Amino acid sequence: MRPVSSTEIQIEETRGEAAGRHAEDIERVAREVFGWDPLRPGLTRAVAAVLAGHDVLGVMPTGYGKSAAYRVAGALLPGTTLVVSPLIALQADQLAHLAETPGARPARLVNSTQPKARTDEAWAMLEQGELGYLFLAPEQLANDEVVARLATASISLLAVDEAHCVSSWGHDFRPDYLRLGEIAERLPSPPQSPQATRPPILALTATGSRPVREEIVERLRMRDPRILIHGFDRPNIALRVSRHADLDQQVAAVLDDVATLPAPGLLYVATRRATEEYAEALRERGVAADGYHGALPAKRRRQLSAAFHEGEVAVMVATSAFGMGIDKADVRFVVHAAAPESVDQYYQELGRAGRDGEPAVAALHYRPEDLALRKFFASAVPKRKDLKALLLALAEDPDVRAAGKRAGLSARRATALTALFEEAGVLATVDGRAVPRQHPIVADAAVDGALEQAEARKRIDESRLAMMRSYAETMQCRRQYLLGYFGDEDTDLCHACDNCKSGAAERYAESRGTAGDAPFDVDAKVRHAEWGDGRVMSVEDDRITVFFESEGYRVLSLATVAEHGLLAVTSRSADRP
DNA sequence: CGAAATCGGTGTAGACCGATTTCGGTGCCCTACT
Repeated sequence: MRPVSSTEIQIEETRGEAAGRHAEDIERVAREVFGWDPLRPGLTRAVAAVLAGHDVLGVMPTGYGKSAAYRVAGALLPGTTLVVSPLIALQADQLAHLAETPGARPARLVNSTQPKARTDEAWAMLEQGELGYLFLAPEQLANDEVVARLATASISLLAVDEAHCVSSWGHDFRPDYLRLGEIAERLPSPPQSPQATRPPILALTATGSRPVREEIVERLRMRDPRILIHGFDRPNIALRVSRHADLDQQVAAVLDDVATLPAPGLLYVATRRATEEYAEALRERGVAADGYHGALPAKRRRQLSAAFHEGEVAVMVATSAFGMGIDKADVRFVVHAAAPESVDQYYQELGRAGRDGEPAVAALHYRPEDLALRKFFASAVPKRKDLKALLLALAEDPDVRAAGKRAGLSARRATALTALFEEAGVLATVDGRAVPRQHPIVADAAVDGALEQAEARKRIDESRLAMMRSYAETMQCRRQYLLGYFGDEDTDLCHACDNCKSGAAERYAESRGTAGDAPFDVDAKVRHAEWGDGRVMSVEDDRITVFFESEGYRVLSLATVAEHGLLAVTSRSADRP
């Protein structure tokens, strides 16, 4: 048994590059241009690896200052750094920071909301080689004209900020995220290393369970990437879960909890309506609360964000729309009025508490019925007739969007469905066009293949939901559970969560013993006769959790596994990512 | 899937109850209309 801690991965993955020949330049630019002294070690390593020409996936929590990685890299590289970021508001913030930094190279945005003259100026500067940074959303890159402009420019680096969006949004909500890997390959050779076929990719995210990391690497088509993982443990956040039998009791408990906890804090709810209802109920109790969700006008959203940052709003009641880009260190609690869709999402949201290192609380109010809404939101399986119509249209015109239009599908839908055919191995996308990978393509079989991919995606979503339920219901130390979910098997009891305080965690640990002689290593690749290939996520005394590529998370009893020989180890190595 | 909203029956006033239907999150882009 060789427990793999995130610290160990970090050292393993970066050996030989940390003190590379660029370290001195990196530290100097960070200090002299941006005033960071010293730059955090994970960031220095990330930039060093990028400068050495590697693709890099940086998994670092909110507040670690991930954006410093591409800012410093962009300052040291000759051409333009392309920054793909999901929200225009975030891009505008980044641009403002760069503009306030006297020694930083010029930065511009390209998007649909700014005046055309601004966009024209950005393109002109790019062509003249005057641009240090260009920010855009992935939807821009889905536009062939944009890619054509970039193809003739001098691009040194493709930075993908909030890279978990590839996995969490790509499949249904914003399918252009799924195209980033293919589009990256259409970018020109970078000026610093003309022998490379495309610029290096620097992907950054705060969500880092192994399946998410693997999906990012695969979808972005990253090549031999360096994986840097930092700062997952948040010992100052006390974790607790309250289980409720009915809705009235749940609502009352949430209100009591939030009204009693020291502000400022965040209350995450599942629906827009609930933001209003909880905010109103809290105001009646004298709490300066307000509601935030994605359907509010942009201006109102900006006002609310600012009011929360400045402390005028003590408690923000929000859907998941409130999150990325929150830069407030003294959030004292993150309370969830209902369970979110996955442990990944939950950890990202609770991580917004206590970034100043002072004590903070992450409380989940849970009722099994909460999961019904999340299940409803899980990926839907597309209609057979839409898949077939798209496939037939693609046979006549390989342009995905044009074919989608002929098949009566929106561009977004066509992109998402094409991705399913790609996953099924039916076709590939090259330069924005679908190219057959099977000869001949048998329509019904191809549609079956795509449907199987969609069903697998749905099973995976539901298994992630099951892991969320398991977190809510576990008797284990909650910190151990969460760090285990992210691949760190080797942690002590936190002595701060509800299960530790009640003694349940200790009893749990005693009854389970340790996995010292477990027959499977964490991270080993295994095969199950029915569920196919998977990877070991965690091993306990009597059970094993495996993430199967087409099933998602499955927890198996080690006794049953041994008795029936259910799992064959196919590779013991903890290879990347 | 579950909660909220709406519908329909009861049985004659207003309201109540069960059955049925509707709705639920995240953001980019682009185009037509004020």
